[in-house]
Amino acid sequence: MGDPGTVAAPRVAQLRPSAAQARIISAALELFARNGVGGTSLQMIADTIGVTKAAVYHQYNTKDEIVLAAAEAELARLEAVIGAAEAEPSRARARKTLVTGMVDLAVAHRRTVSTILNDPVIVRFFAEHESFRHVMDRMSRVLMGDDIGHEARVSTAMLTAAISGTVMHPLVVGLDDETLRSQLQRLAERLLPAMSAKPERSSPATRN
Amino acid sequence: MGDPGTVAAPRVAQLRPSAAQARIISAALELFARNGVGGTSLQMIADTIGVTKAAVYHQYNTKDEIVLAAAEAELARLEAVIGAAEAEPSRARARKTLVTGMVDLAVAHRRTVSTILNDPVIVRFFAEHESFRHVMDRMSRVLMGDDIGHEARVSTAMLTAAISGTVMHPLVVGLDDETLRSQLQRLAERLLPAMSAKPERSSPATRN
DNA sequence: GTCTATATATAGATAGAC
DNA sequence: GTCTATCTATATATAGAC
Repeated sequence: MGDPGTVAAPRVAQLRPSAAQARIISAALELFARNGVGGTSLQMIADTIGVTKAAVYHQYNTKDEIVLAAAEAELARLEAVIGAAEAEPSRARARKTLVTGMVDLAVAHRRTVSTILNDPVIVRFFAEHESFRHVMDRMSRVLMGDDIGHEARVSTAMLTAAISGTVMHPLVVGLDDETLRSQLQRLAERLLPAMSAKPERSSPATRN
Repeated sequence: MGDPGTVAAPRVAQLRPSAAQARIISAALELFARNGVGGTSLQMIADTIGVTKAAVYHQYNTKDEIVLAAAEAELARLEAVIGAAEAEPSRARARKTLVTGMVDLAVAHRRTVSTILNDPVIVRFFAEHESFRHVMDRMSRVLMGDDIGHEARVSTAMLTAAISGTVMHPLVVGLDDETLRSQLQRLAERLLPAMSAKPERSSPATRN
């Protein structure tokens, strides 16, 4: 992991949003979570922050750009957690750091995280834009290592789906954050793929 | 479980759809999965099945009715699985039957299941309509028993979120159904809440 | 059960003043 | 950075003929 040569992780967001843009993104995220991306209009976003549609269009030229910016804002948080995990000295610690960070993130943003990750429009963005896929690849690598077998794939997919999906499940809406976080983390660790027998080594891993 | 006195489980669907209605529901489910409920118009549904909007409105008076019917159609499948699980003689077998059935269902309908269960519009329907909540309550009871503690709630929420969310995860799109099913079932069992110490009730048991 | 035609509202998006 | 005003397309929904 560590790879001390690497300094700055490639960022998803091109430019950090201005104050006006940040308000749009914040309103959009909340509305997307409540109505879905397709069910959210620019008029709704404008009304939420108390301006007209034209003011919103001054910040973003299309609705797609808003969706993209909102997805980037959410993913930036995940990217930071991944970066911290990659900096850990061992695979085991990297995985634990990542899972803890993902759980914390999901619990702290219960409404948005799950819907954003599952909305079909955003899922399409994820598939189309390389920068998104790159973040997901880094996450998978921390969790799975170089193991790309069936077992590792399914358990990684299940781990991410479980964390993001649980936090807004009707059964847990009444739970306080701390209880949810501790239970979620304990259970998430049960899903971790078995670590490949490969020993921790400092030499470059066998890559293909 | 069993409760031999109970004969017919209360159904979610009021009337079973006609042939024309079934085509609408089928097209709607596919479009909902691809575009979200809010991003799907009646025109899209009409185009998909090759009729005009007016023909669709002849079957359902509003878009909400279509959403409701589509959600009912999906939930009816889950209800059948729950019914089979409830008929099992022991809790352990009931749980295993339910998990197996849920996994089979999710894998067989990879696209629809996840999106339908996570779409914010449908989630709202679930919260508002008692018939939907009743099905979810039955599912929870089979999985958790009478234990409604934090641990059981989180693990149940996680189990359902994990199953439905994994099947359309980018990491598993390339996996064949049989591999996905076996891995998913194996991992799902790791999430099952610990069984409460309450003994197996010896009484009614064996059903038809 | 399906069609044409239409009513009304709102969607995404742009022009130009302040 | 925000506004009013407007364009075009499409949304949900209805009326009535076949």
